[in-house]
Amino acid sequence: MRTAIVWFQRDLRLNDNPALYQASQRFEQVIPLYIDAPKEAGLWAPGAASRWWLHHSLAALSDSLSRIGSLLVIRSGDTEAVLRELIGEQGVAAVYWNRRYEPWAEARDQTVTESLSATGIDCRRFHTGLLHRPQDLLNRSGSPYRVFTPFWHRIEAQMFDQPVLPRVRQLNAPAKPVASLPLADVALKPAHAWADSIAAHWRPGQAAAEAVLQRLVDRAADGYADGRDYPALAVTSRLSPHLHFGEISPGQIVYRLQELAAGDASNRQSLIRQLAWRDFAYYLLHHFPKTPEQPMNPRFREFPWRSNTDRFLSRWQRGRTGIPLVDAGMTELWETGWMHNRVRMITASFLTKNLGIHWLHGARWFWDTLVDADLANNTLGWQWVAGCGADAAPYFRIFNPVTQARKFDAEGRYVRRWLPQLAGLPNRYLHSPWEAPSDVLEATGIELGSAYPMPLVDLGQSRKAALAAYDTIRTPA
DNA sequence: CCTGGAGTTGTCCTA
DNA sequence: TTAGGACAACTCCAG
Repeated sequence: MRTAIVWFQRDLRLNDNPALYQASQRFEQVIPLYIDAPKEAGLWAPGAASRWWLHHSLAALSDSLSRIGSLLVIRSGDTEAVLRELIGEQGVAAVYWNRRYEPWAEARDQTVTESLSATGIDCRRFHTGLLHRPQDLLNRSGSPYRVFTPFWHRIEAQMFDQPVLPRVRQLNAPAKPVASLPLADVALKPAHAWADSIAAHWRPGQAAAEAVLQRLVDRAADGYADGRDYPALAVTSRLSPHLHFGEISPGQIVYRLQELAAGDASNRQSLIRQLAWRDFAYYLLHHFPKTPEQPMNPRFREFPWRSNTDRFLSRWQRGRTGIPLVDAGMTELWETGWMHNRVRMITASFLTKNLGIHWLHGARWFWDTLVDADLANNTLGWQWVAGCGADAAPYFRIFNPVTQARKFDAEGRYVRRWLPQLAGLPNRYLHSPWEAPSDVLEATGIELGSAYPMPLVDLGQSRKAALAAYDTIRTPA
C-alpha cells in the first residue's frame, strides 16, 4: 500500500484542491496533516483573530474529512521534523502540498523539499492559491511591474482561464492508526472574551465559504460596483477570510462569477479586479520580499515618524480618537475582526498622516485583529496609504475623515451602528461632534471629553504637519 | 530612442 | 454652488 501525506496549510478545503486531489488519485492511502509551527513565520505568525479563525476552520476541515472516511492529523513542532517523524511511522512515499507565497514560507518549503527529496521522498508542490504565479510575469524590460494598471492589462484576458478540480469524495486512511493532537491542544483559540464577540459575525470553513459565494452569485453581486465604497451597505463580498485560509480558491470564485449575466458585467468586473489586486499584492511580496517591514520606496527610510507613539496608538487601536468615522471603524474591527475597505483606508490614513505614526504599527494591529489578516494584502495596503509603496497614494492625498464621512456615510448609519453613544446627534454634527453647539450637545446628553473624547489632533493642523514632514524626504527639484 | 499620456480609492482653494 | 486646477514623482507603454 503506497501512502502519501497531504500537508494542509492555507488550502483548508476538499474542493478544487490539487494536492489533495492528485494524492487521492495516485495513492492508496492518504494522511491529511496540519502542522502547527507558528515560529517559522517569524514576526508574521498568525495573530489572535487569525488563530481564532484557524481553530474553527481546522475543526470544519476535520469534520469534512471524517465524512469521506479520513481523519485530520494535527501535530506541532518543527515542520521538517514532524514530516520526517510521520514518514518514518507510516512508511510514507510522498508529501504533496499546495504552495503558499509568503517569502518565509517559500524559503522554508524549498528547504523542506530539498531535504526530503534527498532521502527519496517524492515532494510535490501545487499552485492554486493565486490566479497567476508571481515569477511568471515581468514587464517589457524584464523587471517586475510596480504599477497595478499595466499588471492588470497583462492578466485581464487570462482571468477566466482557471481550471477547477472536482471535490475529493473518498480518502483511504492508513491501516495503522496515526497519532494526532486534539485541536484544543494546539494553542490557537485566544482565551479572550473578545473571541466570542467575533464569533457572532463569522462562520469559518469551506461550507460557509461556498454559501457566501453562492449568495454573492445569487444576488448577481447586486450593487457591488457602485456600493462597495459605502460602509453602511452590506454589498461587499466578505470572502476575504475564507480566501486567506483557502476555504475557497480564487479559481472557484472566478469560475462562479462567470455565471453573472451581461447586465451584471460591471459588478463582475469590479469583483474580478479585486482578485487581480490580491494577485498583485502577492506578486509584489514575491518580488520585494522585504516590504512587510521595509518601505518599498527607500526614501521613506528617512521619514520623520513620531517617536513616542504610546498614547496616540492605543487611542487609535481602541477607537478613542475623537474622530467618529475613525472610531467607528476601529470599533467595527475590534468587535467583528473585520473592517470595511474604505474605512480601512481612512483609519490608516489617519494613523500615518494625522497622527504621524509609522505604518508598521498599524500593520501590526491589523495583523492581530483582522480575521482576514494577510501578509501580502496588509503590506500593500499600508505602504500604499503611507505613500511609500507600489503605485502609492501621492503624498498630498490625505484623507479628511470628516469629508469622507459626509460623502460615504451621509446618513450616519455606519457611525451610529458602531458608536451608539453618538446616535442622538443630528447628521450635521454626527461626523464632527466638536463642532456641535453646546445646546445641541446638552439636548442629546453627550458630554465631549467623557462619553466621547475630544479629537486627539486638529485635522487641519495635523494635515499641514504631515505635508511638511513629507516635504523633508522629497527629491530636490 | 524619445515623448506624452495615464494611473483604485483626495483635498483645498479659487474663480 | 460648483467646476477646475494645483498639489510629485515615477512607472509603464503606445506611438
